[in-house]
Amino acid sequence: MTQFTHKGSTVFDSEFERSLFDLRKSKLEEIEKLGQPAYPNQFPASHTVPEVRAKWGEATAEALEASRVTVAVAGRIMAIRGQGKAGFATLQQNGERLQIYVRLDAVGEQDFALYKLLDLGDHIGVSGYLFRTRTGELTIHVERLTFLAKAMLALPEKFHGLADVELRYRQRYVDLFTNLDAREVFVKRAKILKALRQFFDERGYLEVETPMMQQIPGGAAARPFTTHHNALDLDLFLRIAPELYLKRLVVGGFDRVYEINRNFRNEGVSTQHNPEFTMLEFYQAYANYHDLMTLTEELIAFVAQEVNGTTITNFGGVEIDLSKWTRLTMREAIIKFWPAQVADPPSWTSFADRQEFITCLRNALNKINPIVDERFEEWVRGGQKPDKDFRVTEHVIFEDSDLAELRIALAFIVGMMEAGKVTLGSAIAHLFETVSERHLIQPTIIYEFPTAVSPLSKQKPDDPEWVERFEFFCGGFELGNAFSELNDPVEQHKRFAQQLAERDRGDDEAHQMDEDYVRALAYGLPPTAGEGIGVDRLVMLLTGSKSIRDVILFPLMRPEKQLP
RNA sequence: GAGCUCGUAGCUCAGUAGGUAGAGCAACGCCCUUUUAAGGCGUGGGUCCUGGGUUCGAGCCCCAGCGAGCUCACCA
Repeated sequence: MTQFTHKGSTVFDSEFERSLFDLRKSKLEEIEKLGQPAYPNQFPASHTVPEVRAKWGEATAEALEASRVTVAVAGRIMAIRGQGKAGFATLQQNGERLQIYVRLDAVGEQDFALYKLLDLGDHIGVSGYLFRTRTGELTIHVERLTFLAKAMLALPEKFHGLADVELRYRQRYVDLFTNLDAREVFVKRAKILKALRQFFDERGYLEVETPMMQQIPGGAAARPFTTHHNALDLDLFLRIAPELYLKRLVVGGFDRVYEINRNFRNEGVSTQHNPEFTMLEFYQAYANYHDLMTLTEELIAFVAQEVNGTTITNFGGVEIDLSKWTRLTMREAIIKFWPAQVADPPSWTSFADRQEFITCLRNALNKINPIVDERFEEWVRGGQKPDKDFRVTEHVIFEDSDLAELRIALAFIVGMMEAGKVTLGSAIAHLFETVSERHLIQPTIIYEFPTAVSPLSKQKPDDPEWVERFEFFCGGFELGNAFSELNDPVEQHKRFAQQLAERDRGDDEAHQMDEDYVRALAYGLPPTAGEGIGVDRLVMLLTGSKSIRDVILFPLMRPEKQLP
């Protein structure tokens, strides 16, 4: 404890805090002199604050006076108001508040001396009887006061709470008891997890846990984190997805499995990405992607109803009805959201012909801006990413920034294709993301994906260039991804080999070869459909949180200070 | 990784035209036995994110760095 007060300690931010800490320590000594331990180890409460509110929240002053209800309650002091030889304080417990009234002639000299030594943030226990004040507030008329623990640091400003976003994330423990809205998000998050489990448990799915440390990080296109096992002298990767293990379990005879756990992807952070995030994945034998579309619609509506009591959620000022879904193929979605007033969309046949697709996009580029720009052309030919000057210039030229974005994206796609750096399939997927994704505010299922970007999905029987896969979107971002699982070991081996070729071309997120997974398939995977849902994003949607960091208790932050 | 914005007391925020820093809450002392963003009187509290530069003089202007938010990129 003495270490705390040394200068240079990381605990204190200032001289103010250090002196406050010392002051609180001397108050603790005073409290001990009153016969109360500084750090007692229990308090026998008769009710929690929420229980008191639930039971007597509506009781009238007369009823309380007649029955003289006695309670013992513990909580943290969130407001304290002296009143000479009496005083009020507000206790908070489990996110709810209850006022207490302490007066000298009711508690006696000793307990009143204790009351005077209390500070904001302290934990206390009280016993007494319920009554209503003149203004009608339910209050405990305290008869005995028990000290429980001291706050040695100053609480944030009581009216605004902790407002600094950075501090809220870094010191979530303060955020949670000062901003009850923040607390509510995480209570709701727990309810969402519970509802998800209920949904799958009721349908005969088995909850399982598969390795987070993997030797071959597979099941998604992402860069992994690396780690090392000392005793085995083995490099390992934190998983980017549980997918390949869950399908091994289906091979093993668990027809319906689900896992809710963390994935780790070594990528940037944004309002929709945190390097570690929670993923729900589930697999169902004897089903295909159409079955999962229906299941997904039921699941999302069910969870919303369980958690919010309604399927309507408000996100970014827009009302989203999670019971009303639209289904579009990827190709339909590109054409639907294409700015047709400016240029013709890609023709249907161009989706199957690389050269025709390039020609279509070239034509569109020329219509969007017929002015020849040397730098632009050079850039298109090179298939390079835009530099900042270029982007800024584009924004000046185009009044409509969406069009400017579209032009850049088209140029990038055309450039990459002409340079032979990208397949037709991934160009189409890229075009979809550029043109359509931001418009998918209301619940939408996008199905039929290019085979080239779906190394683990089963092809459409009548068209091997496309797979039985869908993603679903709400609020303008992707929530989940599902497909009929590829269960032909020969085809799977071929796809992995193609991914290896992509890797050789410089795509370090292309899938790696997993021989054991192919072997598992060789034992026979029944026809199976599987799906992954980003739980954090689902929580965002159902709590109206615009940033993923608002639904993750301790989001990743850069270190605040240089560590010695 | 890029652009924009922000960083002032423990917290929430002002800070004019470049003239050496303020309020409320919190803290400390006193008064107050039904208050509730209690109130009244008084007191203390600052590396103005860090380091340079311009200037007679910088919280303010310039450069670099650190941290954060948003947007984009990466990425589902």
